[in-house]
Amino acid sequence: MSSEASAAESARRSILNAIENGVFTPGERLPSERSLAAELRVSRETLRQALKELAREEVVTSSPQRGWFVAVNMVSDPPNELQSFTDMARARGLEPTTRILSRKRRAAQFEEADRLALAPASPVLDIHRLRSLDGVPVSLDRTVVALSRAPGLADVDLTDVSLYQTLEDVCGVRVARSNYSVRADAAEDEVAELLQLDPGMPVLVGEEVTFDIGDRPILTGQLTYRADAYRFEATLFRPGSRPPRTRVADQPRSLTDLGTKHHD
Amino acid sequence: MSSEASAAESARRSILNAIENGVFTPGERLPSERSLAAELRVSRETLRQALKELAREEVVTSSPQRGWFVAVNMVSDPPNELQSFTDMARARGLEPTTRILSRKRRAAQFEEADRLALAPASPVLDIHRLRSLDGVPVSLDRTVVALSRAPGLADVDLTDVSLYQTLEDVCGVRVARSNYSVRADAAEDEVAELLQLDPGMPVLVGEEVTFDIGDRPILTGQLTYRADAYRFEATLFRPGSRPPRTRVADQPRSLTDLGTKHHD
DNA sequence: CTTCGACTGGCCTAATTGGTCTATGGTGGG
DNA sequence: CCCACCATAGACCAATTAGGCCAGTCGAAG
Repeated sequence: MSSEASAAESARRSILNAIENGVFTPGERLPSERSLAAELRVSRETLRQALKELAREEVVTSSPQRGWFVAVNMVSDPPNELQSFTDMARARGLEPTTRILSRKRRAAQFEEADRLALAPASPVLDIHRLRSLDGVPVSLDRTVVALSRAPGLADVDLTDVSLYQTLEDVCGVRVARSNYSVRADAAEDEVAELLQLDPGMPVLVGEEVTFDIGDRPILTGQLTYRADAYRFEATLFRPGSRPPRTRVADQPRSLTDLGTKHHD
Repeated sequence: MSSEASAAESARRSILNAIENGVFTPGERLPSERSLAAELRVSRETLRQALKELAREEVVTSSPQRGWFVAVNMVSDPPNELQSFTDMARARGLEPTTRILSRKRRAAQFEEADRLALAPASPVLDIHRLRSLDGVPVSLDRTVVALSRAPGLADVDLTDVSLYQTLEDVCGVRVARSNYSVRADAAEDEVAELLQLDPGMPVLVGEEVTFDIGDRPILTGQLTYRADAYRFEATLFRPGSRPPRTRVADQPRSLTDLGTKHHD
């Protein structure tokens, strides 16, 4: 018995987490109660209870027949932002293009099923993509999506669209966070050719497992970048010194609160 | 018939068997206690004992009023924790050793002073270290510490000790966070020799700027890892990627505002 | 402008669930 | 014989679920 928390409480935590991590931004309307309940795998009444509690905490407000809204006085400033390739490219003024090298539906391999917490041999969608910026090949992506958690994805054309956006719009799955691990490697022959490198040249290999707001793993991927085209950035925290991410109202409001400072 | 085993124990075995044979898949909800008890021909209380035991073994978890679920064995460990080389090595049961290649006090170069928010030519401590695990060279560290913010550091022997720990114990500086950027590169001749690699082989290069709890930059460093000896891990969060159509104006109006909605 | 239909939150009920407790009975060892 | 131990059967509770119905909102079609 590891849960130890009521369904309503854990739903509340999930929503709060999503807000604090920027999945839902201040002022934004939340998904409808019915779809949110489905995403969090909780009944609608329980979800409403969580929302009512969050409303009492002034984290969200409800507008009858319109929806639930994230309060404007929430600050969401995630330390490490997860940005899709498409978004990243556009933000830099570059034109992202994607060539789909292969795309097939198959059974999950053991390790994939393990990482995605799936039953062995569950159906997954295996996508190979070559991504370019302004026509220059930059990264080779291999993505494995759990089809049981992304219904309808198998029927969508994924050329030049954001996978995250598609997951949200088509499958009703909201990406919340991603566990990333990065290492250096030497380019294999096949990879080198696709990235227009000489074999043996260094590449940056990222491996990810991506979770939805209910903390279910949705996809796992392996991204191979040209070393000269990508850097990975993150902020690490010393245990116990994480910055608080809370409401504006919780920040010091009086000057006397700020008075304790050590100068040197 | 029931040979040697208590009712609870045999019920436990039955359930465990079913899970291992894939009758119940990870994350799936088990049948209700009442129907499971009937199926296994034991009383509900006995069934609960079996389930509690399985919960203790983390095979199964309970969610009150919702059901029992097959545990999903996720290793969702790696948040963005800043761990020193020494700590990391010890946690893995490896013996960390450090060879100091050079260590000198000098004036900060322009770029270093910039990164550390120091006055130009402020005194810094420049340390080159070769770090090994169980005798195998793993990483080449070049660290530049602002001496004005780490008083007393110049007089300490840094062989085989944690720099972070020394900063705290000797200088009273508590490390809080670190901005990291990671890229792949090919090993230069000199680096390759120290890391016992062939020139041109891939290495992982990390660049950091580390801050104390007062958000003052303390040190900046460049860490060069053997590709096969190190992975970088982090958790990324998804920011809101909402199209601009939802904004503050779409928020629920206060009651006094409601009357004006048709007048614009 | 009106109409209409899809969708929303608000509210309600009935049924089911795990959590807890008590009474009962059988079994085997002093 | 009694007693300790175990399993059973049942009852009750609060949390949760699944479902339906309503009135209000919104946007597109007319």
